[in-house]
Amino acid sequence: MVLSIYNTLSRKKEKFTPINPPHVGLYVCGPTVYGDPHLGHARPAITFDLLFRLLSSLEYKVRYVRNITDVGHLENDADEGEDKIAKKARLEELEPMEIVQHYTSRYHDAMKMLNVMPPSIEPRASGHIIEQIELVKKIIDNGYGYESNGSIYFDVEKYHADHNYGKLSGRVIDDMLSGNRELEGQEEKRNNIDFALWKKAAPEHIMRWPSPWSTGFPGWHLECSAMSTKYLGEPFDIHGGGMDLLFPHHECEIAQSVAASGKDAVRYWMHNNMITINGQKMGKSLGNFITLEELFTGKHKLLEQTYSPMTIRFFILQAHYRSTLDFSNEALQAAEKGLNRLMAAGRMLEKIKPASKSTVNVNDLHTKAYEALCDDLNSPIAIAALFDWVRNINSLAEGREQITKEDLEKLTSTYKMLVFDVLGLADEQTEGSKHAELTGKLIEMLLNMRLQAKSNKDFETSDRIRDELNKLGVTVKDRKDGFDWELS
RNA sequence: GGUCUCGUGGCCGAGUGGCUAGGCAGAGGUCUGCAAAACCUCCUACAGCGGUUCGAAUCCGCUCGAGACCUCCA
Repeated sequence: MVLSIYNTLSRKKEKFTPINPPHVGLYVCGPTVYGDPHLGHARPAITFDLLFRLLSSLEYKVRYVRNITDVGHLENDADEGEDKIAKKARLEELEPMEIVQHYTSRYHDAMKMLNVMPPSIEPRASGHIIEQIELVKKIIDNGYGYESNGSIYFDVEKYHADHNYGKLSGRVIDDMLSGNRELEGQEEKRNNIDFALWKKAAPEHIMRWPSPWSTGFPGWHLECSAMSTKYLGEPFDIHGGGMDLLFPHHECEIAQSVAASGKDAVRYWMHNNMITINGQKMGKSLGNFITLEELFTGKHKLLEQTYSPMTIRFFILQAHYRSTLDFSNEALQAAEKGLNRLMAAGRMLEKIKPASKSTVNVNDLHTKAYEALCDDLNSPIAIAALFDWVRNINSLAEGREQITKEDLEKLTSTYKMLVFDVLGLADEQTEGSKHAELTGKLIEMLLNMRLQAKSNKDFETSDRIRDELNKLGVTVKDRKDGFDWELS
C-alpha cells in the first residue's frame, strides 16, 4: 500500500518514500508548557498519533520525537520580550521549572486519556542548550548570524540572497521588508525581519545560561532545529505541527538548518489545521479556548454536558486534519452517538454465530479503510467505511447475512485493528478499572435474571429490572436471543 | 494593506468534471409482551452571477461572505 502525504513545501500530495526504509523519522512541535492543554492541543497530538500508528501498522519502524518547549519562547522578539515560562513563574511565584513540571505532567495526563501514544523521545529545550549554542556558532561561522549587544540575530536578508527565505510559507521577502510592522526595541537588529538566535538576559530574567556571547537564553526557533536533527539525523523524513507555526517558526527552522549545514533538514512538512469556535480559531491569544479537563468534566460555560476523551478523539478524527474543525455541542454530541454505535458493533462481533457460507465480502473493509488512510490520512473516509460495516455486523448478528468462521475471525481482527490500533479509539464501556469490570458483570447478572422472568411471562419483574437499570443510566436493549446494554 | 484558504442538505463533515460519502437529527415502516436497540425506506445539498464543456458542486472569471498568517499561539 502506497502512502501519500500532502507536503506543505510543494503544496501537493506526494508519495511518501522514507530515506532509510523501514525506518521513519518523525518530528512534531509539542506544547509550550505554561498553561493547561486545551482542545487545540489535541488536534496535532491526535493527527500525528494517527500518522505514527498508521506508519507502524504499515510496518515502518518509526522514531517519533515530540518536544516540550520549556524555555526560549518569547512574548515577542523585542528587547522587553519576556519568556512565557518565566512570566508565568513570576506571576505564580514559583521556580520556572516548577511551572514546567506541573504543566508537562498535565499535558501527559491529558494525552494519555486521549489515547495518544507517547513519542519515542520527548526532548526538552532546556536540556539542549549546548546543542543550540553549537548550532548558533555554525550559523555565525557561515556568515548568517551577527552579534548585537550580546544577542545573536539571524541575518534574513543575507540568507535570502543565497537561498530562499519564504519557500515554505510562500512569503515574499520584499513585502516583508517593507510591510512589516514597527515593534518597540528592535534597534539591535539590522532588519526587523531578522529573528533571535540567542538573547542576552536582562538582569531580572530568571532563566539564563552561559554562552560565548552573553549569559542568556536561546531563541524559540532554535530548539526544534537542534533537537530534531540531533535525534533523527539530517535530513530526516517528516516534520509536523500546527498550521499557525508555519510562519515564522517553521520558515525559520528551515533557514537555520540551511544556514548551518547548507541543506534542508526536512523532506516532508505536514501541517494540521485549527479547531475553531464560532468560526474563529481557538487559541491562547484570543482566550476562547476550552481546556481538555473542562471538556472531560463539563465545567465550562459553553458546555452543555461532559464529553469523554474518546468522544473528543473521535470528533477530531471525523474531520480531515487539513480542514478547520468547528467546535459545538451539537457536533460533539453527534460524535458521541456515532462513537457509541461503532463500539457497540465491536462488541456485537463476539456474539455473531458463524455459518457455512459468507454473504458478505470481508476484505472490503480493510481495502477501503487503508486506501483512505494512505491517501493523506483521510480518516473521515476510513470511518465511513467502518460505519458501512456497523450495518453489516448488525445484520450478521440478526441473521440476515451470513459469515463463515474464518471470515468472522478476519473481520473481527480487521475491525478491531482499525478501531483500536490505528484510529486509537478505546471502548470506554469495557476498558478500565476492575470496578468497571465488576459493574459490567453485575449488570449482566441482573439482565440474566430479567431474561428468566421474561420467559416466565413475569413482565412485572422484568420491567422493574429494566426500569431500575434505566434510572441508574443503563440502557437495556433486547435482542433475538439475549440482550445488550449500554451506559448512557 | 500583503499572502493564502474556505463557503456542501436542519447540524457536523468527506469528495472534487458524469457513478449523486458517512455521522447526528427528523419522517414512515419491520421486529418486539411493551420499551429501547437494530434493520429497511424517505429527506438528493454543494454562497450568488456569468463562462468553458455533450455534461460542473468539482475548471475559469467576477461578486458577496467567513477565516488563517503577516506578533505569541497547536
